[in-house]
Amino acid sequence: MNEKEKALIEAKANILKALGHPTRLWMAERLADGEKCVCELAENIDADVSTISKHLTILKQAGVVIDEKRGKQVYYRLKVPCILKYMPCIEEVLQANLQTHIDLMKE
Amino acid sequence: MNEKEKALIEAKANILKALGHPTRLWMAERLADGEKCVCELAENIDADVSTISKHLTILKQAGVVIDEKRGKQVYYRLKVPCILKYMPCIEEVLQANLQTHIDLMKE
DNA sequence: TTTACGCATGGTCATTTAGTCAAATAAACA
DNA sequence: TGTTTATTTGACTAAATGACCATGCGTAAA
Repeated sequence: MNEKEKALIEAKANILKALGHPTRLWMAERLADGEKCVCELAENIDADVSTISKHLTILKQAGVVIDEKRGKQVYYRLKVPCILKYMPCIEEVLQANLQTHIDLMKE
Repeated sequence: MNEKEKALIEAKANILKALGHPTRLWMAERLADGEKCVCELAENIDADVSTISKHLTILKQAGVVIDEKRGKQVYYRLKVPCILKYMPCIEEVLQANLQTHIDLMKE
């Protein structure tokens, strides 16, 4: 693996890592139907606003979302919408994992 | 967010998290063209075999890969192949990030 | 021009992660 | 049987992560 390949794989892994946290994944999914301000995203999460804000910063740095300040509020939206197209496959993995458990029980 | 939704989002995030490490993502991509033993996967990675083995355990626990022992060797393969179908979108994010940098330079 | 609001940032702490080395296990071979 | 090979596991350490609280900062309303 040369330097270029290494840099590419690190960049890709970083995006997946950004989505690999329940709070961040949940917020990304929330943004599927349009932009939301931090206060809206914070409504359904049991965590300090500062925590939410830091998670949003991570998503932003990974390039998953972009932000825009309007008045007192900051609005976030998905930068590349296809980011959520993956979820059916993720759910397929969950299904497969479940099946494995069932198979193990049968033995 | 109720308990059920919470559990689901955690399970999904866990899969993304498993792929969110350069070494693990690289190995998963390697497995796209068929199963490989640990020694084959270790060939191109500059890390202790025990480290590789631990990363494979994480991928296995997330349900991304399955393993099978044959003789002295343990072979790993992708459990749900669609897991790599996401990469074009991830690369699209990288492109978009790059474009953002270029735009910033222009200002 | 105070006051209140919405959000980001810095400090701190507990937990998790990723790595290494040494040792254990299990299969194949001499 | 004893040895080598392939892989996993345990002990340990350094670094990263995620959470909270307190504080700062810009904007809008009073």
